[in-house]
Amino acid sequence: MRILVVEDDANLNRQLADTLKEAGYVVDQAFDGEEGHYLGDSEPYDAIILDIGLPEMDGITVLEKWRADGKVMPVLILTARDRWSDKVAGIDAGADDYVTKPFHVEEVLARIRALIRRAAGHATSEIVCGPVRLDTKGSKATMNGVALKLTSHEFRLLSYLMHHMGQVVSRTELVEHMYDQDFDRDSNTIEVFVGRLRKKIGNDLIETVRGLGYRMQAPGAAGKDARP
Amino acid sequence: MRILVVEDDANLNRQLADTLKEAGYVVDQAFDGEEGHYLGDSEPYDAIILDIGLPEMDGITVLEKWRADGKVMPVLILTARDRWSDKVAGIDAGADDYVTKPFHVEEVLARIRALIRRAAGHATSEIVCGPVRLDTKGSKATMNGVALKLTSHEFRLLSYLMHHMGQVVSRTELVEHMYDQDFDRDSNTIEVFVGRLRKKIGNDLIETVRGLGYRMQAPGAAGKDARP
DNA sequence: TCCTCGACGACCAGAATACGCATGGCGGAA
DNA sequence: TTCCGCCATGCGTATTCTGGTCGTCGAGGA
Repeated sequence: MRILVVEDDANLNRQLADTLKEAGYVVDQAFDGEEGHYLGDSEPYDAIILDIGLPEMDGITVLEKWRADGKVMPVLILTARDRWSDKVAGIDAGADDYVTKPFHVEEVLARIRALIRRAAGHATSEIVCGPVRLDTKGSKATMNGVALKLTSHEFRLLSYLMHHMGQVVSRTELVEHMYDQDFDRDSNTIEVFVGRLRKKIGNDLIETVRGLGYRMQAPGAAGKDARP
Repeated sequence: MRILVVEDDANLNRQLADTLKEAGYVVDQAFDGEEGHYLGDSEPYDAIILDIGLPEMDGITVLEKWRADGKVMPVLILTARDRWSDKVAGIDAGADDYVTKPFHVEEVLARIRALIRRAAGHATSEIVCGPVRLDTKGSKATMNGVALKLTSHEFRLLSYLMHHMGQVVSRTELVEHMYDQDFDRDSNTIEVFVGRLRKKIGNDLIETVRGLGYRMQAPGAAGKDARP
């Protein structure tokens, strides 16, 4: 999961980025509206944290531009506590959520988790796929109740696949969400990680769709109709 | 749009309900956790406003029960400002949003609007043609409920045909959409793939219009000829 | 009305290719 | 040092393309 933090306060920005990285996210940072807008426009983020008061370009403007361009990624805005009109403006501009400053970092984390899982269509913080259970809250995964020992990349891969369960996820999509900018696309890293992950959770859960990518699904879930 | 308000403070409950009704929503009210849970479980609401501090059954518990039952409607929780841990717990329990008391009613309204609009975006993208069902998001196709095993070209072909259901699609059109650039037009690959696809989904669905191309249509929908 | 001819599409099967996977080695970070 | 992540290579196989042949449709003439 790849996240962009747009915040001009260098300290706060770093603090957020560190916390997010610690929680297993890939984080890009921007320190003014211009830069933030450019990055958000050109890179595929799973969520964006956006401060309202920014130099160069106001946060609301940045957000409006994204939405006008058809970008739909979840955006969490940061506002000052006493400016509740900002919140309404932000929400009407297309923000998915907000947090008022000063805030607890855990709260931002919880909201980011919620936004991401909501964007994927999941209601709760646990995603289950057959015997595998992903705890987005604790960044842990278990299989049949026992904890899986995964490296950070393996976990990111599993996490992205489970957040997009049932969908075919292309190799490039995976690369873009597991790494920050510029990564050599001409390598078979993803295949290697898929191989290792399969070795740990079994071959049945991750199906490879030749020419398209990978799809995660519970083995018995064939023919599951969207509307029973 | 139908909304449930679960709030034990009778005044606040009425105030919320009135505002919502004024905004054009249909509103049900509950005054304790038990009642709220029952209503939310049995009636199809488009959104729910849920207080955390409730008699009979705690708001978090109510929410967890709904989510455990597979209910996915958007839920907005109300928390006291100083109980930030409640927010985190609520979000992780599956809340889609929260508002801290005391709040401005406009804000609640804006958030409800946002939740409903967001929930509407989760509609599954499915195209149905007779017994065949195409899940564009999951790159999957089923026939009478069982998954079709298609190669990527076959899937692309089926996808294009189903996206233009009822229309005659020319061979060149198909070539242009299934391949990147300059492809040798003097080959019969399309016919081969149509043949293969027919072998998998039956001959009735893809009709060949001699000299023009192919048309996909549900078998029962006959008689709708473009050319008498 | 029926027959014949030309054109178009369906089908088949072998060949070439692209694709995905496993393995082992290397360098860097913990 | 040990683990982790990255890269290069080679292999096996599914998938796709090619070329050919056969069947079918439609139109025009007898």
